[in-house]
Amino acid sequence: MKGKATSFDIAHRAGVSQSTVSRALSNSPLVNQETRERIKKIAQELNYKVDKNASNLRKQRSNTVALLLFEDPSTDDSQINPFFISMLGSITKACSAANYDLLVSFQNLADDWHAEFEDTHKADGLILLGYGDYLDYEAKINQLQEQETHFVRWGAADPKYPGISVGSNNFQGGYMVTEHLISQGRTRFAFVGEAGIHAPEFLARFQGFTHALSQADLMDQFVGQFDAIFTVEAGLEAALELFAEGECPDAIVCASDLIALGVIQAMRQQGLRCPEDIAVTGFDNIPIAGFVEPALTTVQQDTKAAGITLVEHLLKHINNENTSDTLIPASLIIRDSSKPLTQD
Amino acid sequence: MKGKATSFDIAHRAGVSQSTVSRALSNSPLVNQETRERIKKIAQELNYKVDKNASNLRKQRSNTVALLLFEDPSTDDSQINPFFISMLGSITKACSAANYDLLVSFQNLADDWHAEFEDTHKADGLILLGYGDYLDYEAKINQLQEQETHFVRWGAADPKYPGISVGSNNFQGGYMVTEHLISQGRTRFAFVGEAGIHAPEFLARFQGFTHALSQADLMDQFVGQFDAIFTVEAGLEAALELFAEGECPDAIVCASDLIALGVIQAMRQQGLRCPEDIAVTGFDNIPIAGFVEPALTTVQQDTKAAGITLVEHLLKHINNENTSDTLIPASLIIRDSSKPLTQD
DNA sequence: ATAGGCTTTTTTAACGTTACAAGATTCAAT
DNA sequence: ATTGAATCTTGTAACGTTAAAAAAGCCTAT
Repeated sequence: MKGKATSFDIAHRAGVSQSTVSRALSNSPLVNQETRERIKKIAQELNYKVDKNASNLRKQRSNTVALLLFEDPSTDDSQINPFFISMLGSITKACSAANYDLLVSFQNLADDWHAEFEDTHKADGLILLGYGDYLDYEAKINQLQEQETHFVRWGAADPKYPGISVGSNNFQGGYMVTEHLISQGRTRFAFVGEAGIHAPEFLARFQGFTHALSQADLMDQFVGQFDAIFTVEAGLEAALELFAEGECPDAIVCASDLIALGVIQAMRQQGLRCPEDIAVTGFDNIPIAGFVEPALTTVQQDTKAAGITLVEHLLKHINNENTSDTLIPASLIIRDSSKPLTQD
Repeated sequence: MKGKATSFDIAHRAGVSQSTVSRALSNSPLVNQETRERIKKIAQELNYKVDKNASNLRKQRSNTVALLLFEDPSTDDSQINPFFISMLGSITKACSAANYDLLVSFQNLADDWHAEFEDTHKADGLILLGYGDYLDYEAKINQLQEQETHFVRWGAADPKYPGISVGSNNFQGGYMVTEHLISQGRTRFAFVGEAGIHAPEFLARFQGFTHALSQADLMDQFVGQFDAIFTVEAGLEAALELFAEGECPDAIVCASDLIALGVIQAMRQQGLRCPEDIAVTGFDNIPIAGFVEPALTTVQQDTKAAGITLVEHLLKHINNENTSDTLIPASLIIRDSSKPLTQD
């Protein structure tokens, strides 16, 4: 047997027509049980596999989903946001559970990804996974919608963008961790993390934070919000700035774990202890969070549910079923960095 | 215009045959410059994209590479080895630079991945990216080879497995970091990390380590090698075991950064300072390595070169050009955890 | 026996491309 | 004018599958 076996080869050996083979292998009820088994046996012997290109071409379906990762262009390969990775893992698994293949592509602004995948029939739909805002991509997202491309977007629902979105409930996460700190006796809060239009996730966390503060009547002791993007360096610098301003909080809520690590680093430089002097919390529960000193209290996004939901919604969309925007609840991981305030 | 435009639609509008359209768009020299331009213009107007399924079927080429990630089944999504992520990023980029798409799949033993991709013509070749040994997959790798599937394997060359391999020079990395510690005045070494058949990368690092020690005539002061898989917990436990044995080293070379973080954690529990009492080094340069206390001296694998090389070799293999196994040099990142021994 | 209704199979026609052989056209050289 | 080459274009045949229509068997009820 040279080359790969085709359905004709099987048909020939089984003494039936090629289309019977096709139907037998796709478990159509229109084929006799006995012949189906005979055909399947021969198919296995010949190590036959359906040619996806031919099949997809005929069916006009690829059973493939394309995952488009929008990364911050400034970061290098080793700096990919750990949260993305986790999402990548769960999306992969959700796809394979649904019997879909996954095409992965890191995108940047320049590419014409908005057409590349579904238009060429390489994929039946797209998952857009980006961090921060999608402002730069607004035009292209609109174009996707116009072209009737099937896609879901990771992030909070936003009237600015068309299409379905799935995201973590960052507001609730921010609220929850702040409430926890309040219950531990903290009263003078600061927030570190950019909280503007370019970082909608961080903004929602910040809004949850302030909501908890005002509910507890602690807004008058609010020290302030300090910008920081999602890196350790940024957290460190923002914290130094905070300390330079003089007014010292007893709790710092950070918009991400990496920022929190930077803040703790800065505290160490200033001779401040965590959690004795200042409690610090993160967001994301990155792998390292439990092993730093002190172990970091943080908010965990449910990436497993997120991946499953993204895929589920996309497939529904592909099949023209109705779906709606979804927010996935986050959960609190309590560790040492938020220990109760000691009395001195 | 309903549905997607086909090359026939363009041919019709341009008043030429469909095959001329195909050739015009693929920049064949057999088509007149003026008609080519006319055709291209119409194609753009109609937002035409070549149907990949039809194209691939005809060409018997998919211009797609499948990346198979073999993960440790015990780890959950958020625990994916950071090194893999980095590789994933660089492989994605290398693929897109070569104009190939990338299918990603997390595999485990049960799946019949060995046939799924190339046999179905979804991909032209496979990249096998696993950690540790491939023992469990030996039968399937052999089958790949028999089926004449195109693949490259990440890892050290190993006569046990057929096919091309690309890997980091772990021996050189282990040697280099140990030599550095020796030059800093350290003499009593320990190694933490499993160094057996199931962890060939770690084993090579360990062999580089012992090579450096014996070259410097320090083997008689070698404290010992302590098993640990690639997690923080494992590092912590191994270090506690080490300290329990009594004989205290002044330098601990770890097989990975996560292990090193565990070791430092254990030292802290024992009241030992790093680097004052014991220098500690890692391996991988994970994102956090520069920001822990103390900043970790480590060995960086060149993931960018690795991704490019993997893809390059695979594509050569696909095109029946010759390639050979390749080892990629690693580089030393010197930080605080390996500071010179202070005299007290 | 035979028409009608099952079940099963075959025939035929796409799906949208690319490759190859063959047919036009042009244009310079005889 | 006619040939020959060079340039450009077209028609046709795959690639391997699935889906629908058509046909063939076979059984049962008249």
